[in-house]
Amino acid sequence: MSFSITTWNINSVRLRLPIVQQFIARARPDILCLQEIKCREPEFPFEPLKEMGYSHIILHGQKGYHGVAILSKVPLLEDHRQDYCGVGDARHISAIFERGGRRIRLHNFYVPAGGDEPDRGINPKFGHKLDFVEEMKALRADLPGTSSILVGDLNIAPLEHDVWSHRQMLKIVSHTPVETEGLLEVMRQGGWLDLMRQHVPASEKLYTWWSYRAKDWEAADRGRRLDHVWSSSDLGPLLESIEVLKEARGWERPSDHVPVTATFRF
DNA sequence: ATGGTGGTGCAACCA
Repeated sequence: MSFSITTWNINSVRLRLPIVQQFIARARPDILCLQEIKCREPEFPFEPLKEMGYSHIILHGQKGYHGVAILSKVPLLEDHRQDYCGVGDARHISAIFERGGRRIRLHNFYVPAGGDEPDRGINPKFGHKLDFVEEMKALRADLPGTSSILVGDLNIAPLEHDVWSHRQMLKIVSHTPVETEGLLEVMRQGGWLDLMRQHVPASEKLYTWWSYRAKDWEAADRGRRLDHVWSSSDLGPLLESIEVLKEARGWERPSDHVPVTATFRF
């Protein structure tokens, strides 16, 4: 049996409900994790998504900004919303699902983008991002009796070929050394596997986001890998495939991020 | 070096 989990920064779930439905009709993931839903719980379009088979929906919403949701075909247990940095932002939600005799905690993150200036002395948003990443270092992938999967828009492209030009991006927020080293340290300390890079070698370019500001995003192809799928070490051998649906960037009224789907053998 | 586009929700902020 296969089991698939998609992560997608949707940049307003209400505005983009039609392409969420288009994606679901095509990919039919067992679990869909969304970021930047940009609404509170009362405004979330529960009914049309439940009708597509996602009877279990949990979310951490916020008016106008941020917001994360997990839509699932299987029950979600022991849900939790962590307030990173204690600022009241809706940037994390997690829950446990059970599959093939395993208990798996699924974390869905929306890490702060961090503003334009990569200097916490003059840009508090960059400081907030670094503090957020620091706090993520406490996350352990391997817990007694529970496996883990972490997905989301982490707003950092950690490896050289996660950006179109490593050299030209070194002072650009999302690829500065303090961020990329911080994120790699979150992975190392927590015992997390980078499943996208388990599937696609680190020597190949791999992007999940293309700016809205490019004249022709596809021709320029100046992408970044900002969206990630991580797991505890026990799930690594069970990964069947990773699909980055690049064509979704060209859909009607697209998000600037595309869906990333991990399929497991369990 | 600069400005480019798109979201929320009606001005300014965020990405």
